Amino acid sequence: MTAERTGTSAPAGPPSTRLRNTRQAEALESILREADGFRTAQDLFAELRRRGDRIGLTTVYRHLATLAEQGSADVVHTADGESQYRLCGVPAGTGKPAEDHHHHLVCRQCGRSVEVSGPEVEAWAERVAAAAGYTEISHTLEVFGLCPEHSSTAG
Amino acid sequence: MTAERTGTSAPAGPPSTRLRNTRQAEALESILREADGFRTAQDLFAELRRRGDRIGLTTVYRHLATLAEQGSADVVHTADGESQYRLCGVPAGTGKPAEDHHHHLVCRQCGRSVEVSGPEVEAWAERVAAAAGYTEISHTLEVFGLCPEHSSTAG
DNA sequence: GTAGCTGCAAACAATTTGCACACCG
DNA sequence: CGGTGTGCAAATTGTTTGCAGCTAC
Repeated sequence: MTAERTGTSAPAGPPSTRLRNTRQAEALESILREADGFRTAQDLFAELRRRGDRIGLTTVYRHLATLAEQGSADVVHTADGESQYRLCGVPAGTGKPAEDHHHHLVCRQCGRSVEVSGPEVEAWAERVAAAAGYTEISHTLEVFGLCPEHSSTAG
Repeated sequence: MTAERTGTSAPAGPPSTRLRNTRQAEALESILREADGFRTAQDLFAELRRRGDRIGLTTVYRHLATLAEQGSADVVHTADGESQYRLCGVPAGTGKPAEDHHHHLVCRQCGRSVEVSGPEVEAWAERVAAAAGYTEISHTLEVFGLCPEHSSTAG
């Protein structure tokens, strides 16, 4: 599974995403923090370049993959098949990062997202799976909608 | 670059799978019926060819898109980003196709799937969305696991 | 000084599209 | 005979990989 917890007590240090602390890696994490919601790798890359950061698309993809692999970032796939990333763990690391399985409510317009946890959904998935005799259940749930600011209240 | 969608002139016709009854269309539907679970377009295409049917990849994609568009087929996206298709509605069309929103429990091994409906999940999605002030909610839920035949009960 | 990090460009795979022709009706 | 479904191959697009140089440590 993905519940890898090596450190007992999280030090107040920076996230060891990679062995070396490079400017590119920091720039990427920085922009990921600024982003309110999910962004595509291409989008992140473009914005990084716009900010004047010298970084390559390859590096963006590589860091994104690393972040996702270690659970520091969430990945959702749009209907287009594009991968959208977003920092997931708690940056300040005061307590515990998102160790729990949760999902996201993503705005179709701005990509702004809200983390939501649905224990009942998990339970439901387990139940229907068990009813069908399926084991080793995993699920992907993505909720899309329009955030308050982009909701067209006036018809 | 940007996703420019120019094809907006879609003739609003009746829910016909295809205008003409061609051998290729029948072959595709036939193999879709045989398939117990979700299959990728490439896979479907390969099997069609294996059976001796003369059909092009393009045609497979086109029919799959049509079927999905009219709701006769379901589409799920694997983590790889590949699109998997499966006949969803009632083939003979005697009653009514799956007009209701439902999800699938797909086997990781054989792709065999079971249709499941989770009214509570729908309700949950609506609720958390409303709580966050989101509107026009839509969601994608895919449950993966191992079917009874592929479950490794004996460790 | 080394080794991991970076980045350009080519490789890659899935999917779409243009265009000419065959086939359905 | 007409229109459109078909199919090949090229174009597109998002992502990965090879390799040579740079940089952090």
